[in-house]
Amino acid sequence: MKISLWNSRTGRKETFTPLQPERVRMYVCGPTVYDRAHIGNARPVVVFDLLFSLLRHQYGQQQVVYVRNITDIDDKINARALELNNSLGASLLDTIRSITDETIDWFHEDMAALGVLPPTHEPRATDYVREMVDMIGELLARRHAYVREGHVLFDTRSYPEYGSLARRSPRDMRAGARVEVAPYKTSELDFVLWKPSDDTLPGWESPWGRGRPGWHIECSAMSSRLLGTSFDIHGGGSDLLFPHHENEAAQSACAHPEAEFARLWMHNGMIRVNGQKMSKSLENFLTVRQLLEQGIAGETIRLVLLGTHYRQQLDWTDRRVEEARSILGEWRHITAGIDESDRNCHREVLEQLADDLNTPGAISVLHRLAADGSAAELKASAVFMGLLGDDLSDQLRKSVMEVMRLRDQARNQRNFDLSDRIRNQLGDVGIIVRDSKAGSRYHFQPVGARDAQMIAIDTTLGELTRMAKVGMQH
RNA sequence: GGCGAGUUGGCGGAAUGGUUACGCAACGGAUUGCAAAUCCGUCCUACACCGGUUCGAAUCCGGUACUCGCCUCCA
Repeated sequence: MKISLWNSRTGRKETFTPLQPERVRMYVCGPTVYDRAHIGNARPVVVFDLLFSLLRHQYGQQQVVYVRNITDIDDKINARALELNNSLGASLLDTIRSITDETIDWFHEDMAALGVLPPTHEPRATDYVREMVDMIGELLARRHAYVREGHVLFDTRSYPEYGSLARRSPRDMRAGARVEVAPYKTSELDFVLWKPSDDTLPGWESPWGRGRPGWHIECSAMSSRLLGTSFDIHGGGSDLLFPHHENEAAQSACAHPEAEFARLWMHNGMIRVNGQKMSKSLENFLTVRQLLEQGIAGETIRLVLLGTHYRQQLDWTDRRVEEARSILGEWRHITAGIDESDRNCHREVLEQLADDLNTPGAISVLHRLAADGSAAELKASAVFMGLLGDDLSDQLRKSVMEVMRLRDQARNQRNFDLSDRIRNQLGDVGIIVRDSKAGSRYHFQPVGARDAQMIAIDTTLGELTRMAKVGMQH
């Protein structure tokens, strides 16, 4: 199967061919860990998770190396640590470590709820400072960087290709720049590779004094260490194209002139909320955790994210969430009790995904499988896309069957008051019961965070069993 | 100001020259202990606007309007 992907560097859809036939290498910019992940952070994670699955399907489970970094050196993290430290009195680095450790745990929890698989490597910037220092040294030696007032800056004028990734010329960019230019920069486009840290900030020793790396060098150092100086795909949000990715590409090209760095660049579109840009001031910043706590299932969030092509801007609305929930409910109903383990993802679904990750197209194939009653194929394909994965444990399933049996008795006795209460309460915790002449059936539908739902189901089943037994005696 | 993306039925959203995609919602009817589902029907021949190419255009070309993103260490 041919895989085509849109390359933002060339502005064209290209047939994907890995540099090494048996080893596909992908790097995606991961989160800066200072707060809960919002749906904008989640989008690239979900999109490239799906691409990861597709590539592994095509090239082999062990043949794809996927690196998604964690930025744990950042001034926002420092600011939060300083704030906390004033009340705790702990050492700054310890505080930073505990903040970032906790935030990383949150991130993993939230992404797992969205059905995201772990990447092959998840490097933390703090573990690669040595590599960054080496790379900065290399750039200085090759005269692509200069030292000024304790800072090391990349000299954009030393690299004529600067701007080629984002396809814009340095001259045009100056016209409307809103940036206040630091006085030590030779050119306003130059950017920091290393900056000095005072005693209130985390720092590492370097030939240029105690300091910390700039953001862009983090990704360059981690990717070249884990993937090599040339690799296949580099992904991230479209807002990173300039300056972050442009700078990464420039640094890497100048430090390793023999290599080509990333061959294919992919950028996902931004998320808006009810037609507005997400921002703290508008109070429309939606975190994955908030949505889960509102009872929106992870797979519902995932389906909303995949319902729009990844390059397109996506407007997050309650209506779309409701639509996704409704679709998943139907698919859950169709696939209840179906064992799909001997099936693979449907060929046409794969073909849609292979066409620059056409997820809306793939979803429409899923709809057709649902309409045709191909339950096992629907489930296998949905699972491939990270949907319909979670199910009840065998133990809970048994308890549900017992309650369903008691409810049948109640219905046979025309005790509709009792049977309706059971149906409603089960429905509240995500066990959806439908009655027909052929008998009653149920299906499981995830609601919010899985752990909380499982506890709620367990409790409700216990209550209903007691209630049914008592109710039946009268 | 520069660069880029986009504008498809009530909503979401595919489809790069030639069959009413598809989904969700809403409304009416059938069915049902009730709910949901199901079935039939309706909104539904939709593609921002103007012009061109073509036997034929949502799709190609030219222009216009509008929306959005980036040019700030934002996913």
